[in-house]
Amino acid sequence: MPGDGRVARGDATRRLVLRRAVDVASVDGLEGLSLGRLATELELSKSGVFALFGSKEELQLATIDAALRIFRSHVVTPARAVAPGLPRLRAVCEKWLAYSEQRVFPGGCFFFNVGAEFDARPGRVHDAVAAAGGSFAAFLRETAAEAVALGHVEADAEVLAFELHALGRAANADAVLGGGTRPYELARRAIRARLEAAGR
Amino acid sequence: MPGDGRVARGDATRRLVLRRAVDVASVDGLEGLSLGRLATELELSKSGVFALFGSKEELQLATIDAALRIFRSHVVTPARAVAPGLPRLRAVCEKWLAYSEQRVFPGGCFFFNVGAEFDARPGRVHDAVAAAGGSFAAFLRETAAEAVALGHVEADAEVLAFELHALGRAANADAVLGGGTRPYELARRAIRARLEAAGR
DNA sequence: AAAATAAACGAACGATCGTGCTACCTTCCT
DNA sequence: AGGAAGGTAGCACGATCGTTCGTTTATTTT
Repeated sequence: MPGDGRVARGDATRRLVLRRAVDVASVDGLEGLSLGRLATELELSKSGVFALFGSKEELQLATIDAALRIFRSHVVTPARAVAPGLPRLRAVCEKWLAYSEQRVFPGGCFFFNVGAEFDARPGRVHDAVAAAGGSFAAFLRETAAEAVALGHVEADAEVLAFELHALGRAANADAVLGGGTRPYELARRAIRARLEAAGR
Repeated sequence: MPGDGRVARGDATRRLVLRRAVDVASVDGLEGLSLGRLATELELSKSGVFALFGSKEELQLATIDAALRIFRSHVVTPARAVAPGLPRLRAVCEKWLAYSEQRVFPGGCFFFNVGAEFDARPGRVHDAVAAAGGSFAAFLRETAAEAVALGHVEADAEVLAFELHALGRAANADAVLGGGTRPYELARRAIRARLEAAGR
């Protein structure tokens, strides 16, 4: 197999580390990430892991980026494959709830956790987290706006998107903290009622 | 002034430490709390602070307790003073939003942050955080149920309480992470619409 | 084949973490 | 008055943190 050389091996290790890093961070936060812990769990040397990223902050930023890719592949991309308007709006809500409920990240929604962790701290990590969260909120807003523009629902698109986002995050928070699937049921009922009431 | 002795001084120092601890924890989390940092900032000895609580976990539990008292005094107690039913339901929502918006804790809602921090970790701190969050959720549910029972609103009380709680927490999350007061405006609009639509 | 490049390691650094132990000093109790 | 008790400080411990440095190993290039 050609190309199985230095660069390929480096990228493979990087992916290995990042896959573990997103799982660890979803439970213990981006500060709970430690070079030594990652190295031990993956049976690598601490300095080797460090050299891959150059600093802890770079590791945190790379972890956010990796998590964003996973999030998109589970929520945004599947939703984009659905017809615009109300169908896509329903799809993004359902995909998001499934993404949280199935624990794509063991600690629940990655961005919910790290968003709460870095919300009040300045720095590049905060900015990256805010940008990631903001980009999904924007997608949700656009999707809602499309549904309104197509006449599928009647509502203020910005408020509607805010409500749907709020319900999903609350379900994630309650379910991860308290256990059980009841919060997802409540969220689904609320979302269904909200979209039926606004629909025609 | 009699009684200004050992016990009184100990309690005073304890309160001093805890007041700082809740502020620190609301920004940097309960793990970000460190004995050394508290001691330095308050110009106490690290071992002195340590001796006050006996362990870091006890400090974390005491911090949760202190934050809970502050939360209750800003949200639950004022809401209880309002007439049961829809008025009280409106009051608890508004008091909660004001509590977040006015940054009673510098990092926004204390329990939102530490809830996200400890949601997926086992232990006594997790249990205390879950209990605190659960008790407010129960209060909200009871308040909504009262409003339903009194005929002030027509809805499933459990779903309604879940929705209102979700809107408040989403406003807190978005505002602290992204800045600005727009999230609070969106939440207030959604809450008003939700309670008017259900009211008669 | 030799030189250059990059991944990964091992050891050590200074700092900080939570936690003990000891001593001092003030207050309380008898 | 004197001993007990509690708040507080000082010091040291083992562990872990992020980081730096020099070396080894394996691939790529010349």
